[in-house]
Amino acid sequence: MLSKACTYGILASLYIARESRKRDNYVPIGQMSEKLNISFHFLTKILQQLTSAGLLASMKGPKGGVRFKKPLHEITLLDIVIAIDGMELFQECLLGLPGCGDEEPCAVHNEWSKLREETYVLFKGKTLAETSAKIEDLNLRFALPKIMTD
Amino acid sequence: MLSKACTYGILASLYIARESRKRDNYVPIGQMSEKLNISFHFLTKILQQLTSAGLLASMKGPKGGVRFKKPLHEITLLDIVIAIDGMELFQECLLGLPGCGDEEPCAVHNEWSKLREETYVLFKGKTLAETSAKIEDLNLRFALPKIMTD
DNA sequence: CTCTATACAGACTTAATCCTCTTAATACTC
DNA sequence: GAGTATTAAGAGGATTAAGTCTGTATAGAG
Ligand code: FES
Ligand code: FES
Repeated sequence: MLSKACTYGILASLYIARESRKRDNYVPIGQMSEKLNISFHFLTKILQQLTSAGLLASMKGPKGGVRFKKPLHEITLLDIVIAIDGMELFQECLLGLPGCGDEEPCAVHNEWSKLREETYVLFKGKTLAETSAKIEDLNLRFALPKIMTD
Repeated sequence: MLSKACTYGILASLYIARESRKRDNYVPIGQMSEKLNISFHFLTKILQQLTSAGLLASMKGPKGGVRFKKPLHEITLLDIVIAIDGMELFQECLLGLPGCGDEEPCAVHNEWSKLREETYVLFKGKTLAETSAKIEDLNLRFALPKIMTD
């Protein structure tokens, strides 16, 4: 469904959102990668995608890190998904046939395009502000488990 | 969403279904791979999965090939998907967190588990008999385009 | 019995994704 | 200005998915 990079990007975004709601600082990637148990270098690359997509602002040096450029209620999970995985997910034929569309549908096009659209709406409806607040209120998890290497 | 092997498996199943409705022969994989423009060897491997899953019966030698063991209205696209890609698709957390379930939900679990279930129902509701008939009636496409190598 | 058409099995290659490492560049602190 | 904490950039390794090839087994046809 989503690439690993994309799920990591979403988890990181939720983390950044949570930190931003506490204090308006740049969030360092090193700290984030420890809390989320995501490889630092990999996470860095993913967040660079969000930066070059214009979603994040980054700052080097001490007290540096990343933060969102727009207010959290104006950014949705869809923005993150599109920045990392692109729009293909919401356009592709379930059976892998080229040129998915109503003109030349496949056997499952009607049903699939509907579900696909609902997935789109699901992501679009999740702002970072709301989602982050919901996580805090209900104490939901959003970090990967620590991997024990013994 | 689905692996390539899985989409090929579905397309091949629809082809076998169509041929079976015409005459009750074994369908040779070579012919199938030409019509669908899928690599013969790759398709062979995929169909072997369906055979060892008990969905297909195969016959070697001239006039050999594969055919479905059960009547077409008793086989659904879900059977194909599960035989090739397994159940993971219908069980995994959208954000990649382990142990998706109502007990320890993530921020999108409610919505996603619903959509996921609908996808399951979509596949489950598509029998080969119906789907194949629909393709014939509406003249829907179900083969990959021929790749020109010039 | 021999020949041919087919599925079966498994090794191998290629390509994509996932992840790591090294070397910059930059901004703050003293 | 020197030192340090951070991101940026890109090379490269590891793992998995996708696809190819070669050979073997088996069933039917003559
Ligand atoms: S053509 Fe297959 S889902 Fe649209
Ligand atoms: S826990 Fe994330 S979708 Fe179920």
